[in-house]
Amino acid sequence: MDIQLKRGLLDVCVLATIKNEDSYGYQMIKDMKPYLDMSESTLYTILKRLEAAKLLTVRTAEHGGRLRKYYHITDLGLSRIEEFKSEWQKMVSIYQFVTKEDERDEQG
Amino acid sequence: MDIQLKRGLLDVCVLATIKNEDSYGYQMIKDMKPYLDMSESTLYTILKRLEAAKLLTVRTAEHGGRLRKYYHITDLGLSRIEEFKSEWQKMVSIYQFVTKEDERDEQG
DNA sequence: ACGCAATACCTCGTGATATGATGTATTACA
DNA sequence: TGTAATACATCATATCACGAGGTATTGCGT
Repeated sequence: MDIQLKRGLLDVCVLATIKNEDSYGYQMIKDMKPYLDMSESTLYTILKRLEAAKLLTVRTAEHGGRLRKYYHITDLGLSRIEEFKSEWQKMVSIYQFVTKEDERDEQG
Repeated sequence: MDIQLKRGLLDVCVLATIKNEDSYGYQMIKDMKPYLDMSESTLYTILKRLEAAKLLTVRTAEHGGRLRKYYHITDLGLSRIEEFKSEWQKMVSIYQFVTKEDERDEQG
């Protein structure tokens, strides 16, 4: 998928992944894979940024002798998703502008 | 509109603007305005990039004593728009992933 | 004649950010 | 014993949108 197109979805996709249940980096990558392929370095960078912006909080937990950092979405994070939903309408209108056929001699 | 979300649309929106008729920078900004607000520095940067990538060609013409650079979309440019159309499907599926409600106790 | 808006182009520096390369450390399994 | 999987992290690099600022002309009001 085109990198530029991806950019607008990365943050919000990460937030959506933990919307219903807290999760950790390694798992999130697997969950997003069918929709959006994200490298580890990209995800951890994003998680840092979202945490700094208070869109999510983090807690560390041990699991099978291994460290895991569980991320939890905040109210601010949830409202960020809502913002995305309303911006989507603009996206759709731009999509229509881009795919609009020339009216002169097209039929459909 | 969110900058990151915008990024994926800028190039393709510029191409769409000249799809049916050649145009020049100053006019293109006005045409895109209702859909996407783009600054002059952004547009001229993009036009240079699209020309280098052979997605459009340019010809200079005088109009009322003023110089204008008219841009014309190439076949490669048209196929770039077609690419965008197919990538849009992926966008929609990600949108659905992001806006999907928790199935536990929602009714919609 | 003068000033200002509009037209029409351009460059440069900056900040944001996605990603590959690379590193650390543990567990699971063949 | 070694390799894959799990799980985190940093750094350098490349791309790119955009504000600030610049040049030059036309058009219009006063």
